[in-house]
Amino acid sequence: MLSAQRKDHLRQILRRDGRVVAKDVATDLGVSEDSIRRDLRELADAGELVRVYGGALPLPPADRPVDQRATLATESKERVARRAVDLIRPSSTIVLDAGTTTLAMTRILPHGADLTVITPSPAIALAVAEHSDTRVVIIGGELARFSMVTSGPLAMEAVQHLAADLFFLGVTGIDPGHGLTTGNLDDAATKRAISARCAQTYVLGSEEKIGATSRYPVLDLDDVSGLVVDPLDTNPVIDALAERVSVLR
Amino acid sequence: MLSAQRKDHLRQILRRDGRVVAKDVATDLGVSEDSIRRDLRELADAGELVRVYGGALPLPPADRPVDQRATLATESKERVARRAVDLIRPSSTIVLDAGTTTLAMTRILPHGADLTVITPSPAIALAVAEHSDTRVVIIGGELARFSMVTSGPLAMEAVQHLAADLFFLGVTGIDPGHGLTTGNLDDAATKRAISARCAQTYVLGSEEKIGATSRYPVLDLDDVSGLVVDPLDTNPVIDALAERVSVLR
DNA sequence: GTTAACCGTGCACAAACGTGCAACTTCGTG
DNA sequence: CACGAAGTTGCACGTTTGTGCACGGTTAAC
Repeated sequence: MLSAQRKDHLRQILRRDGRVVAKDVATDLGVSEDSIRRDLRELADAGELVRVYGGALPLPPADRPVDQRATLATESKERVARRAVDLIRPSSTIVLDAGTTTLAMTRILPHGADLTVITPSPAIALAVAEHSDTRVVIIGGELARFSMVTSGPLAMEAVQHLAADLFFLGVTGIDPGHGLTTGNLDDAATKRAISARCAQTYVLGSEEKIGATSRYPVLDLDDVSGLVVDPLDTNPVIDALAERVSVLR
Repeated sequence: MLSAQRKDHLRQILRRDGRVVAKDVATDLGVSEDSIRRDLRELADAGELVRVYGGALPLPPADRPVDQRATLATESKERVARRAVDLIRPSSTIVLDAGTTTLAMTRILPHGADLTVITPSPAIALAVAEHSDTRVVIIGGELARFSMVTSGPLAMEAVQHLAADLFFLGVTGIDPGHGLTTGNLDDAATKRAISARCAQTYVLGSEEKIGATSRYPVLDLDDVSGLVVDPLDTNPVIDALAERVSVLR
């Protein structure tokens, strides 16, 4: 095992789990804890993580380089993204909707997992291609300025030809009474069409969406496989939602 | 065992395993570690991999050719872009290929001209949507990592359903003898298919392309409506090209 | 306040490194 | 065919780098 490779491995664990436990990694890789500690120290010196007792944690947002901060999701969204990525099985085909939470997901997609990512968002497509080694397929169609995703008749037709295992759906409103809603009629239709072509649909529920309602209905809560929320979100609305749909935190 | 053969072998191992351990390869091939180290050093100098203690690793994503090309357009490219935009009539539908020259075009597209821009490049799509008020249509399909445009069977099918007035074609080689060439087979096919669906095709000829030849032929010079070049480019090859195709400068 | 886990440091050893050099091959030239 | 120039290869050398272990100090948890 090359030292540089070990560091890559540490970076990956940090992205995936949000933390690194020195002892576990040492046992895992079959090297001494000393080596892992040394690696962690060097990565900390390079400003890639913060050293803590027992292992390491990601940089707090304030310490990150500015170019990263510009596109950075909130910590809540990152936790939702991490929980969502956990649902992805190797060799599967997933659809990523547009949005900051899905953008956060693109940064922590597993490498070498033989994934195919389908998306109606050019921004997501570029991010996935940059950060991982998955196949990327773009759903063609007219680009809606409101949401920057392809929609309309061309997109609807393209969607009819696809099939996927998982759909990570982004909406702007998640409410026990009004269900899942978004701000654009065409988008709502596209989201519905995609959901119909996927075995499972999970809704990404970062904190500001919970309890909110937008103009156009997308789906009912019963129509989706589950709702992924921030494990640290204590909003009581989540409990109300849990009576209607499976909630993952 | 020839040095070139050894290097091929190293490239292959790197692709397969994601790493190269100098010692293992040396034992495997029955040559000294010195030779392997020398090869690795040369490959690293050529920018094909990164040298690390004990062997070598693939290039980090940020160093790959696609990103290198995403740099700012030169002044020459901007002059070509300006000349190309002059060809666009109001209320028309145009196809923009990927590339730095077309990216420069997106910044100077006329406002309020009722244009529709079709593109296989997510980066171009985003740029157009950001800088102008045209309708934007993305050609769906699998995203080729080499060029960051959609290509393959899905894209080919999508192309069959479109029709446009103007196609601004980007290639990597424009040569009087070899015609128009590019570095990827799938891309070449997509470009050909798009050209067939457009009333006119113009090739964007920024200075470094003139007289260059890439691996895969796209079209003959007679197959396009014209070649747009930098008005300040005095390369004599342009005169040779002018005998075969209409040159706009 | 005790205890166990974790830490940094110093150290010894091994592995990998670059460099210079000599032996060898290849190829062109006289 | 002889010759030398240029390139390649393996070896020897001293140096640098990575690794694991032992030690004593520090931290967190009960």
